[in-house]
Amino acid sequence: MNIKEVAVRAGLPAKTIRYYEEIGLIRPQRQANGYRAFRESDLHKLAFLGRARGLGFSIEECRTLLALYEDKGRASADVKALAEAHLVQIGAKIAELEAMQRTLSDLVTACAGDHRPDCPILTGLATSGCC
Amino acid sequence: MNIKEVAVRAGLPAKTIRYYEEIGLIRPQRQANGYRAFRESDLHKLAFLGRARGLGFSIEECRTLLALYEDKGRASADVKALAEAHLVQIGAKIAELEAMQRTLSDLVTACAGDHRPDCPILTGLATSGCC
DNA sequence: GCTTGACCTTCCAGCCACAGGAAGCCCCAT
DNA sequence: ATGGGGCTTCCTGTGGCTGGAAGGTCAAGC
Repeated sequence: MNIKEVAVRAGLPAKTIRYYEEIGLIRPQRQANGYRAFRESDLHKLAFLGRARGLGFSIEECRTLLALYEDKGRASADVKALAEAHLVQIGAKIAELEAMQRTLSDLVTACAGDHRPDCPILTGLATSGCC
Repeated sequence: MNIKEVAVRAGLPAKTIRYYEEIGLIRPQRQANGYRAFRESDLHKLAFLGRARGLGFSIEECRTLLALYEDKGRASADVKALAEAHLVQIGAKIAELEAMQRTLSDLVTACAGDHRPDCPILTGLATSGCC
């Protein structure tokens, strides 16, 4: 398989696939002409990576997940620990965004949004009690 | 005021303040020795920027907000529109994270997390129906 | 006067996870 | 032979800083 077919089937841009090879996440073979030669197992790994990235795991976490996936003697506890740690990160990020959302929507609600210059959003940002 | 005092009072690292000058968000004067000389108005702007950044506005949005803040003839509608657009972005990001959270917590719940290798998290990532 | 140490300056590199684009090779169809 | 699409590598840029090196400046203490 050439890179474009793999890209379509894995749902990843070709650029990303080259990057993943560069950082050692995959090691596709090469054809005589220098083109990358992807096997089904490479495709499979790329799809795995795409889904892990889609769940917000970092590249290094993906590397670990992939290693665990290939290690048939792994303990599921290791995978679970990684996933739970990531869930905590996600929760923290959501909480942070929700705090922004609350503050900002309060300011937006208070703003008339007309042609006049008076704006509680700007005064809120200018005043220390905002966040 | 020298940079460190401003940094403490604005709650921003000195590095960030230098960066904000570099990209033209602030224009502090200079002392004879080359040190930056911050006025109260600079401090005020920096605090404004810190709060806007804390609400998740991008640097370019902050630039616009600052311009609106300084434009005494602004229409509050312009500020409100910017803030509302940003709220939409925040909402989208929260929704995305919540989708990750749902999928991942389902997988985590299904995983025994013991010494055995069987792991629904890994099979979920390896199987196309995951996300 | 001299040293010390805390400040300040500029400049350069690195972070993450790619994306864009240039320059050039390869392959197939016409 | 030519054209067009695919493939390759390499370099640069993104956002918003952060860390560090190399060197100038200032006030306090001896």
